[in-house]
Amino acid sequence: MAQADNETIDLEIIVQDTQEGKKPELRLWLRMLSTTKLISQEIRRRLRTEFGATLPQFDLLAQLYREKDGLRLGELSKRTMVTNGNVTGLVERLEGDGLIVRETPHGDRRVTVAKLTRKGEDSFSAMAKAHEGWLRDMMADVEPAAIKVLLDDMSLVKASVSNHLSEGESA
Amino acid sequence: MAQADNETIDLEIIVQDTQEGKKPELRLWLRMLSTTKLISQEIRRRLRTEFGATLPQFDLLAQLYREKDGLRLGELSKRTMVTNGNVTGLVERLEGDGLIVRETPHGDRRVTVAKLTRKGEDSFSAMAKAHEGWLRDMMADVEPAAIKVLLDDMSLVKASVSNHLSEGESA
DNA sequence: AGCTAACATTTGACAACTAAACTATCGCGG
DNA sequence: CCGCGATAGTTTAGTTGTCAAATGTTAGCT
Repeated sequence: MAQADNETIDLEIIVQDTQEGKKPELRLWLRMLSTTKLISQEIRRRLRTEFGATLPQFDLLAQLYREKDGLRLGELSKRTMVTNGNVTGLVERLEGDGLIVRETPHGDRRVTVAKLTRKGEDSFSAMAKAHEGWLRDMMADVEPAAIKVLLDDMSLVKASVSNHLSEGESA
Repeated sequence: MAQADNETIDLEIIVQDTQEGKKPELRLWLRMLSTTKLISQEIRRRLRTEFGATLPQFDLLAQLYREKDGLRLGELSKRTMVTNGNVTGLVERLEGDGLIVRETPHGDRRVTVAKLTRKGEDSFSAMAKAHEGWLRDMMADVEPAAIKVLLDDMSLVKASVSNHLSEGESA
């Protein structure tokens, strides 16, 4: 089939990853990136069509779901790895949808705490259940042993990267 | 001084990944996602401060660098996993910066081919060199053996995901 | 030729995202 | 108390990203 299809991103080659003589670190990065993009796009598409939600919204809700007392926006920013400014907009939209509420504690008027509403909890738990299933399906062909290895090795990568971020970090 | 800058994303906990009783597939996904975000942010920051470029621009240039004859926008879209509409804007900006040029072949006026300019080649090769070094640095603590394993297992994941995308895929 | 289906890219409306500037508070030392 | 420097969030400007619909173009059919 010489189909040119469009959508559906052709599975064959998708994205570079040109083996060539590149350094292993670079190849690993390209592979991680394309794999992650592929999964993200699929999850995004399903969240959108099945729940009318976006991935970052889902991520944010997930954090609040586990902290029934709510979280300050700064904390949400760190946990979701999203910048402060972005959290503001994200929270605004979710509040508009009635999934969360914002409130300022009495002690310190600088802070804003976001917390799930009843509706938010219900919505999220439905999404979470589906989400977990999608992941299992997508990784169905990967053996449990390989997943375990990946889990550990990925931690090594994350730790190494964390230790070599540009200046600053602090000690 | 006063840095604070940014902070730096605290290395300790960074992002969820709450081990808890979650399914391995889900944990792996969360870990891949946070690790990828971490690396992307670092590369983005460096590309910006050292070269005034963005990551998607770098990706796009990388594709053109290997195809001296240029690529059609649709092909670029597939390879970079970026939507068509987005490629249009990306190409416009890069053309504005003088790194690439757009031209329409005589045979078929529906298509637009983007190709690197001399300046684009020079810029990209400098960035690519630095980029490779950043990756090596970031992954410095990961043993070559682990990288090799990751490379292979990641392929398995990618293949599995590709085979289980929602409807449609080909046949 | 005239029609229509398939293609390639652009446009438009939004959400997400970053970095940097700005606003409002809090808290501590003088 | 007052002021000054941290903190917490919001705003602003601009890029990236998605999808869906619109524009042009080409090619096949009759």
